[in-house]
Amino acid sequence: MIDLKFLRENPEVVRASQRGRFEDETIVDKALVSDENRRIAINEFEALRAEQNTLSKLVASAKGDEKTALLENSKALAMKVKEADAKRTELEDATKNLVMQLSNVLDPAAPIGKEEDFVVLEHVGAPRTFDFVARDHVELGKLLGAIDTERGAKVAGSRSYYLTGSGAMLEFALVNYAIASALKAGFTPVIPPVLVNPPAMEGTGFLGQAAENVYHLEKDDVYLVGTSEVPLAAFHMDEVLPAEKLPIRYAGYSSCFRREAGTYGKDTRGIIRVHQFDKVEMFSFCHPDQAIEEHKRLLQWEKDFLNAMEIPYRVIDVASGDLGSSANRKFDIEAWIPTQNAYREVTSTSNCTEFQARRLNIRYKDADGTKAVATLNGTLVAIPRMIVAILENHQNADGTVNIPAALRPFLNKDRFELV
RNA sequence: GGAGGAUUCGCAUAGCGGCCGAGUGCGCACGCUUGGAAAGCGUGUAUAGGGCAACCUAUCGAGGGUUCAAAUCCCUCAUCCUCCGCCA
Repeated sequence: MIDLKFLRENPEVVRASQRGRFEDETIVDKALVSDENRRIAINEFEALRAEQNTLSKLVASAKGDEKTALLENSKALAMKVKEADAKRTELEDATKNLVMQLSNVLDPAAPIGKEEDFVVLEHVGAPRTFDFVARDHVELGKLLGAIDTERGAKVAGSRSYYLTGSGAMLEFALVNYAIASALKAGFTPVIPPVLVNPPAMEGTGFLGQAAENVYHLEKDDVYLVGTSEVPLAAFHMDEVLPAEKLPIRYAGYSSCFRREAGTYGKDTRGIIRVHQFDKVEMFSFCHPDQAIEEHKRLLQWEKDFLNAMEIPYRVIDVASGDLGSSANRKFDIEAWIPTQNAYREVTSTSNCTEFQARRLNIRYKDADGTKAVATLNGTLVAIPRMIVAILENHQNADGTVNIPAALRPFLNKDRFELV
C-alpha cells in the first residue's frame, strides 16, 4: 500500500508511476476524491461523538427531570452518531480499497516499458561452445538418474517431477551451500510454514494480480505459498522493530507452490516451470534510507552464488511494466541455458520499499518516531532452475556432468556419473 | 474431535456499566541525591486518525450486539493453556 499522505502531496508522481506500469491512472483521482470525502466524514463523526461524550457525562451526574430530558437528547444524538459512524466506515473502506489498488511508486531509475524493454546491466562469463551436440537437462537427468519427469506426471500430473539419486543429492548440496553462504553473510536461517492464512497472503500482495497463481485450500481457508517471501515478510507482521537492529536478514528454505495458470504453452518440457520446487530465499527488513544499498547487496549475493556455480549469466534491470505490484525496482539474473540458446531467469531480487510493510504493519522505532520499514527479497537459489543450469552448462560429451568446485565438499566427488 | 480456563499499556497484574485511556509493580528514559555506583526520591513512559494549532476522536485479542454510556453485559470468531481421544 502506498502512503496516503504521499499520494495527496504527489498525485502526479503516482499517476506517472501507474502509466509506467501500464496500469489504471484514474484510480489516483478516484482515491483523492474518496479521501477528501473520508476526511469530511471523519470530522462529522468526531464532532458528533465529542458531543455525545460530553452529554453522557452530564447524564451520569444529573437526576430527576433533568436526567429524563438529557436522556431524550442523548437518544436522538446516539442515532446520529451511529449514522455518521457508518458513513465514516464506508468511506474509509472505499478509500482503502482504492489506495490498495495502486502499485508501488516506481523507482525513477527503473527502465520504463514492457517486459521486453529490460536493460541488460552486465554479462558475466561467456556462453560455452560445445564440440559435441549438447543434451538438454531432461536427457541428462535421465542418463544420470537425477530427474524423472515421466513418473512425476504419472503420479502428480504435468509440471511435476521426481529428483532421484544425483538429482536429490544435488538439491541437498545446493541448499547446504546456500545456507552456509547466507550464514556467512549474517542471515538467520529459517524454515517457515508454507501454509499461511489470508492476512499473510494479502499483506505480501499475492492476492492481487498474482492471485491466479496461488493454491488455495478452500476447506481450511489457507494458502500454499509460492515463495517463502510470504511467511518471511509476515514473520514480523504487526510488530515494531528496534531501529538499531536493522537490517534484519532471514534466509528461508521452503517448498514453493505455483499453479502456473496461464502458462499452458510455456516451458512444458523439463523442470524449468513446475508446480512445486524448493528455494532458498533472502529477505531483509531495513531502514527505508538503506533500501537501495540493501538491494545492491542482495543482487551481489545472488551473483556470488552464480559465480560459485561457474555459470555464465547476465543481470537485467526489469522494465516497469513487468514489475510486481509491490516492487519499485527489480533485478533478475538470467543464466545461460545452452540448449535453449538463451538466458533464462534463475533469480530475482525486488525492492518493495515500505509498500509491503505498510500492509503488514511492520515498523521501526527510532528517535524520530515509528515508521514503516522497507522490505526486500531476493532468490539465493531456486533448485530446479539451478539444476537445469548446472547440468546443461557442465555436461561432458558422454553425458556425465562436472560438479562445480564450490559444491564438491557437499558431494564428495567432482562428477555425476551415468547410471 | 470432546471438556474446562485464559486473552487489559514492553513484562506482570488491578479493574462495582458512568469518576477508566485505564491504577499498581517491574522495566526503560531524564533529573535530584552521591567521591563514584547502588539504593532512595521526583518526573515521564502506547499507537493511529482528524485539525495550522489549542485540542478532539479511536483503540483493554478480533468482529457484531444491548445501552444515553461498555475493559466491564450478550453473541460469533481467533489464539494460548490444562485434561481426554487420535496421531507423524
